[in-house]
Amino acid sequence: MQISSRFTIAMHTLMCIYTFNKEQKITSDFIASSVNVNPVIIRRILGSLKDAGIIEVARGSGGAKIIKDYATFTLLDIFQAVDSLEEKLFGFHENPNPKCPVGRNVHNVLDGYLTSAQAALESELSKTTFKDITENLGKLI
Amino acid sequence: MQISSRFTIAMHTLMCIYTFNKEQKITSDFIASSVNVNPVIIRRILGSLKDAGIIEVARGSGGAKIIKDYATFTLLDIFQAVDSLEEKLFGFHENPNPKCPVGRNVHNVLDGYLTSAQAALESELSKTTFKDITENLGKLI
DNA sequence: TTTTATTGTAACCGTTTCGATTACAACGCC
DNA sequence: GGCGTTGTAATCGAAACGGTTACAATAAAA
Repeated sequence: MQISSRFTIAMHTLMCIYTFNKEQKITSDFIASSVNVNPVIIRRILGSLKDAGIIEVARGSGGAKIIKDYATFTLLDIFQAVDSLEEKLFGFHENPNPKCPVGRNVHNVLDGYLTSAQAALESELSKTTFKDITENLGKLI
Repeated sequence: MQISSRFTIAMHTLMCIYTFNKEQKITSDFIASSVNVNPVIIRRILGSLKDAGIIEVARGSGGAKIIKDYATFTLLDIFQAVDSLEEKLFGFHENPNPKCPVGRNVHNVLDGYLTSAQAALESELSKTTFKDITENLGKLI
């Protein structure tokens, strides 16, 4: 199964805040029109990014700002902020038969490999800071 | 979102075939009782592994066998056999606004990083052959 | 103070995916 | 022919997602 689009929407959201924050107030409606999804989806993601300490959102008056230094947070931080993958990446069948030698040991055999695979993914995501993203974006617009 | 348990069930299935194939005929019912899921789930996974050329399944008489050399297929092969992740790992919002400079470039900016992250995951999975798994399992049972 | 714009959140919907389950035709062996 | 097994269709309930409506809470402007 695919990882939900919340991650790429969050990236798009942060790129919008970065790009337009000097020109205008960045509301959920504004971001929603760039991402092309419902504003409530954006508000939920803004909430997650806020909880992660990456942005702050002005209630009432409106507008979102990035409060973390661009070089100090990575794609992994953003991913973990919006995707409740605190658990494991790989789902596991719940009740292998303990009376079977294989069922009894399937976790012992596999867990290490699954953990390593997830770590490889996360490590790669953590190599890219949001500053890298802004520089990349700057070349294009 | 989590990757479905099909992958770990497929691993468990192959470990069962490897462990018990000299003692008995390995039917979907037998595997199902070790994994503790419905036999139809196992048959569907056996079908995927068969399509991938990893096993063969005897229709009628019953029984599954591994036909690929243990050292020549990896966790990645098994993963790709059962998880229809031929597409991309990361879902993407479908219609970013082309009139917005960010919406117009979000794919250009992100695709490379997402591809690299997925490649890191797949590369790690491809480092472990099924032979490694059998050796690991052999130490435990 | 009233109005206006915005956020935060609850509630509900339709779609999709997953594993569970039933059912049964196709198949191969005894 | 009888039996056990596979392959597969069909259906189900649960869970996750994005979409959407609605509205109280909030802050600033009028």
